[in-house]
Amino acid sequence: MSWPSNIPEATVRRLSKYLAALRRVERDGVETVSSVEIAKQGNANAAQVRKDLSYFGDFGYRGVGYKVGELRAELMRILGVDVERRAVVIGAGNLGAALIGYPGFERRGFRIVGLFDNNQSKIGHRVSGERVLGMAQLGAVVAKQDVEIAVVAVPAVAAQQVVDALVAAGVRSILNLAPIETTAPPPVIVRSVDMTAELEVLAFCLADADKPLEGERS
Amino acid sequence: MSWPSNIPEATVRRLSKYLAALRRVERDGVETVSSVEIAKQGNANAAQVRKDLSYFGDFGYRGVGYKVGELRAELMRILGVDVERRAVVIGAGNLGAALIGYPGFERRGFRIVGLFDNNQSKIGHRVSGERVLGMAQLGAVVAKQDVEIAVVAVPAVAAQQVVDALVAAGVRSILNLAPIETTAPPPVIVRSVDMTAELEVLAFCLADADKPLEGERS
DNA sequence: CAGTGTGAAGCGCTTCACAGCT
DNA sequence: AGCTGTGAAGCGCTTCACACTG
Repeated sequence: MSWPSNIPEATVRRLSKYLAALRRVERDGVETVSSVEIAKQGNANAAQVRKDLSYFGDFGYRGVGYKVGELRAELMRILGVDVERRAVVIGAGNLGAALIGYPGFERRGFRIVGLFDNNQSKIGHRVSGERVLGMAQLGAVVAKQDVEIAVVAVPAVAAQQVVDALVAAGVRSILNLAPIETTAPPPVIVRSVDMTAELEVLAFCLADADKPLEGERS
Repeated sequence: MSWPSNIPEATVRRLSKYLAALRRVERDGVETVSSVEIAKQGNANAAQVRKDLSYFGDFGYRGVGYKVGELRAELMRILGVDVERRAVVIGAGNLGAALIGYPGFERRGFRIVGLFDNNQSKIGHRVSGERVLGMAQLGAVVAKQDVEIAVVAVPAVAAQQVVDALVAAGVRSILNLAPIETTAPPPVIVRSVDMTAELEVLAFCLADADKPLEGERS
């Protein structure tokens, strides 16, 4: 019910991986897994799987392993995806449309209950089947539908003001997909995924491999 | 030209942040910045900015700071975005369309030279203005256009086989957006961005806040 | 035995604090 | 005086190794 509050973020991210792996093997009818097998699926280390799980309780059976369905249920509870979480998407551009059209969110317990944009030419129209609402209606939707999560899919220049609006509307956690750092006052949580940054990390690895060979380039 | 090969990944990701910050202040006409100011933009620590940069050389002027244009150019060189990198996108669904339509990639030196899909009803048609090619043409395009990077935007079940095809085609680094772990043999690099996992981390934080209050829920 | 749970050791990133330039 | 560059200390995550259990 409550666990040491110092859970490493890396651990939580791995729990999500373990959960995905468990859903897969459960679909295949497997009933028991060892930490070694879980580790293989997420290319991690078996000792780490056990240590990660041990933060939250003793879920395994010594000499046997873990019961798939049981551990999956525990992980869902720990990750907080055992209850449906309502989410809104801000930004009805290409990325927003992609998010709305992606079935994986609903499948994992995230129900998208609103798509917002501040572009008058989009408001009222449908994008990926979802009616676009104006930002003026954000507060009402968040309150009425008990929205906890928002996904920000707007251009960098608008990102911070959208985050501010979300905080004002009462959203408690935000996933920012704009390529700029945004901040929100506690207890609101903001996590950012910056795909351009990821590409730059890839480019760094390429450059690292190039440089020793320096001198060509047609 | 060459640097200690043990650069922490976290450092590289921050370099990308610093570069973004430098581009912003350069646009505003600022010519000199201190490590403290760079740190503020990426909510990091000034000592860390200096340590990160010091892996690659001495770019600062003691008592003064860093010259914005100069440091931006150095970071572009270090990150390998001083030369144009050709990329392909696999998957012409909503997400692929969003990637093709996103101007931020070109702006940062990533040129998308091909959009691929294996769905016959899509091949030959245009998505976000780009003609969709069949997977059979992947090898030819990669070779002819010297493609180094691929972005995988296909469903989870297809992700690993797409990665395999990319490796066979000669792509050197892959950004996987499918919500499943994929692997490729060295020296090919795969990085994954899993938005459903990020949402689950957010949900964990929400659950963490909920649990102490347990007992309600209408 | 096979496989979990876990204290302790190992290791790498972060932060500090200050010497060294300009 | 101001700010960089950096050894050294601090700290937290990862890995090891083994006691323990069914």
